[in-house]
Amino acid sequence: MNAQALHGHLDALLLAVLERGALHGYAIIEALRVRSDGRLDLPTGTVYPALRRLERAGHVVSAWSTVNGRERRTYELTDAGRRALADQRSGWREFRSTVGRFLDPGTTTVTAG
Amino acid sequence: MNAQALHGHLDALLLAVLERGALHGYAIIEALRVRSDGRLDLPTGTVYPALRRLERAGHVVSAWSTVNGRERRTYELTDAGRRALADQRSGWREFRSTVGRFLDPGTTTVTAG
DNA sequence: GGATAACCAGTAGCGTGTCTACGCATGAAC
DNA sequence: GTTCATGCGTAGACACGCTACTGGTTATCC
Repeated sequence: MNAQALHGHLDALLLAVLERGALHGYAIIEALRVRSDGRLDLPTGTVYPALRRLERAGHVVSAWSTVNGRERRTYELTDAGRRALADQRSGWREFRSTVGRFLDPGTTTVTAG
Repeated sequence: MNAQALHGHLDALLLAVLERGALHGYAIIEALRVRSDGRLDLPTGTVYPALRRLERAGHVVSAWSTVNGRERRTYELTDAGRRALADQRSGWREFRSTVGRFLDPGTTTVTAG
């Protein structure tokens, strides 16, 4: 599965990963891959711009740190980011149930009337 | 909720609506609105091009019919469309469970390690 | 020493898909 | 004759993720 399908849910995923603690971009990509059992393997060209977007929106803040002479930009959730994540979660639930009505069989109606 | 969030799932929704029987474009929009309790109210500029796409892909076929001097283009699922819908359904399930790992609380891990 | 891989950040340009905003037509209601 | 619901359709804008690239450090293998 690629992030194309995610479209509009990527930000929520990023926020959710950062909910457990601050991470740098590369580690975020790793976390998404590991926690999804390899299903989400997002290219840097997808994640880095998305993180910049989130920072512009005030949902995360970033700070540079140098580890073994390597520059790493670590991202952390803001309070606004936490609120945004909560919103995204309820949005996701609504989305999931709405689409599910049509794509998940035997949930509400169906039964071939 | 708008179709922006659907991005990539709209085709599946259209196919799912047509699964119950042939409909014309306007009626498809209605069906989506009714069956989603008003949550999906898609503009014609979204649906008509999507139907054309589906027809180009061979997932639906269309036929003109005249009702009360009004031209209506009725869409119907093809066999390939049914197979595509089945694929979309399993894709949706995978998508749903993958994203759910991050956005649905208490599903797999969590428990604040 | 040189090649290759894993680590780490970032941008430019493209493609896809949905949205906004139109145009055009019929029939019914007022 | 104006307005509304029905019905089809397109053009252009826009957002977002993808591909492909640049650039740098540390470690490993030959």
